[in-house]
Amino acid sequence: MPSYFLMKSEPDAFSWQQFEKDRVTRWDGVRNYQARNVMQAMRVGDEALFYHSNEGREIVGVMRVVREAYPDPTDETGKFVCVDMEIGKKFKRAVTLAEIKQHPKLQNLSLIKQSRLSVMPITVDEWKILCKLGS
DNA sequence: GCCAACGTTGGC
DNA sequence: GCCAACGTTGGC
Repeated sequence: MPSYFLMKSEPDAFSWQQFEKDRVTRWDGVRNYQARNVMQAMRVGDEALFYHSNEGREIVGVMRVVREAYPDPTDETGKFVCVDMEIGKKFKRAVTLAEIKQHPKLQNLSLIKQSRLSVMPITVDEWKILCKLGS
């Protein structure tokens, strides 16, 4: 049984469009301990939703862990880690933050409760609901 | 170890 | 562009 996650990226820094060209990306630059701990729990084959923060504010597709946590080469302090993600299916329609906020079963998402957290676990139920909304 | 100052994220 | 929330830093 894979675990499920949600990861944010500002489209200005790294967008789904860019991801479609790269196919696999190093998810680096995370500088938050809580997010780091979440990334360290990720296993190859786990799945994650790709969320566009700031511009868009919507979930645009899914992706999969292809390399587990290793030291982030962009972090000179050596404290933080990154993972490698491979692009998966694009949502047929993006699921907006506004819509998530209105959904009664999605009120416990860290996306809402902890708006600054950029990498978070989600439950299998939340995963299913979000994927359905995106189909 | 406390806490004020400061920096960052991200929604609006 | 503003600002609330929250994480980090550094003086004491």
